[in-house]
Amino acid sequence: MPELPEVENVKRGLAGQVVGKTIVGVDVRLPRIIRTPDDTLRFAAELQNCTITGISRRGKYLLFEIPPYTLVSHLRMEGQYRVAQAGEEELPHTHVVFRLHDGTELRYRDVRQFGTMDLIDASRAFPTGLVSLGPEPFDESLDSQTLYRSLKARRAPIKAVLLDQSCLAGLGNIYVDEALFLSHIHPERAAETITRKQAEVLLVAIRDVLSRAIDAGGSSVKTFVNGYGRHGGFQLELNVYAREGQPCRVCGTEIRKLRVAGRGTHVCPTCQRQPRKKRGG
DNA sequence: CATGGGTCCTGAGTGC
DNA sequence: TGCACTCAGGACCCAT
Repeated sequence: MPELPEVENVKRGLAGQVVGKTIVGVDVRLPRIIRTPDDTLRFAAELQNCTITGISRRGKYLLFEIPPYTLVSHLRMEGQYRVAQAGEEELPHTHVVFRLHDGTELRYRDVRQFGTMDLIDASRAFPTGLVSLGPEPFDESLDSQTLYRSLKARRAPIKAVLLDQSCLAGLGNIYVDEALFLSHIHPERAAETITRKQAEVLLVAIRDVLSRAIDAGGSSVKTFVNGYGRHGGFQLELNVYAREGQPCRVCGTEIRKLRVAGRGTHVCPTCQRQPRKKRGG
């Protein structure tokens, strides 16, 4: 599942392959992927003869700069981009194809069909998820005091709050579990009970795990590949995620899996002390 | 407003 | 072997 490190790697991989190229045609095979505009024929028509001038990332969103538009793309669970020669056989589940002037194609495929694309210009509102996004984890103006105050306002489990993109942008199930492990914080801890010191440790851990994952090319637990179709390597360095039943790399205790905020959640019961149960629990 | 549960979707895994 | 069933989860929608 592409989170910030995976999307960052997709961005870097695609940048060298499609920036500077002009779109000569767009084929939309699965209209549900295109959220904006409603009319997918218009989506294709408006992009025709536009040039991709840059690619950036905000949280888990990929932003293609295609003046006068921005194409906002979210990979959700299993969205993938590939660049191929026109005529080269397509992989299954290819839903959107951008034909480029040099005979290559930018192809979007997505087994689960959860991914979305919004074509935005000055006259259209940005997709809600993008406007309500919290700060980037590596934003220099983000300090632990800001994170502390955000957490203090929420009674939900810390895991649920960290998954909430309006609190902090870019974390998903893998890196939330990993950051909480590194911080010795149990995922069921109510966010409001996190101390200033713990918020400081947590922010360091979030930045540490994300930057190492970016450097390793992201995590390919199931299906992730970057813009060149290559797997990442960070799955080998995970401490808790997808390691149920295996020994903790720090203390040897068996990693356990539980459900928090409706998500599979991995903890070391020794390194991450459980919060005190409520009365009657 | 904050919170939590249901929903979208397909393939992999499980049990009989 | 085959079939029914469960599970995986990011963001959105909706009820409380």
